[in-house]
Amino acid sequence: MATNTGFFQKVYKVAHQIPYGRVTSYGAIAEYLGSKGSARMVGWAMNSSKNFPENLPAHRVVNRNGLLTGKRHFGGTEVMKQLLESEGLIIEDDRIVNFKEKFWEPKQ
DNA sequence: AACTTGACGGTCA
DNA sequence: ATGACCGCCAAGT
Repeated sequence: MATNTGFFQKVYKVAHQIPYGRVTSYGAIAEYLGSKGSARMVGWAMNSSKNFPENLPAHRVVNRNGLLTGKRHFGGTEVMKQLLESEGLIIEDDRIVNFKEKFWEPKQ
């Protein structure tokens, strides 16, 4: 499967552009792609990230609340948290406290 | 081929 | 402020 359906490739490209120590939301990526409502697809694409290079910083993508909703997909529950904290982010109760500060949008 | 689920988000009640 | 429903598109069953 070439996976050139479009969405996956776009999501992959955007996610890969997320700089170190920064995070974004599924909705932001979806909106950037032009499909605001397809935020779920962004998450789906991440799930399929197994087909993508390991360079895909899926741990830097959280929901619009800054909540680590996809932590359970990282093979553990604290893996994602540890990764983000390691990048200078403050995680409290699975939520990024300084999410607003560290937020990064693909438009940049 | 059809129905259900899924890393979300926004609006309505 | 909290809860429920709908929309979006693709994949799994």
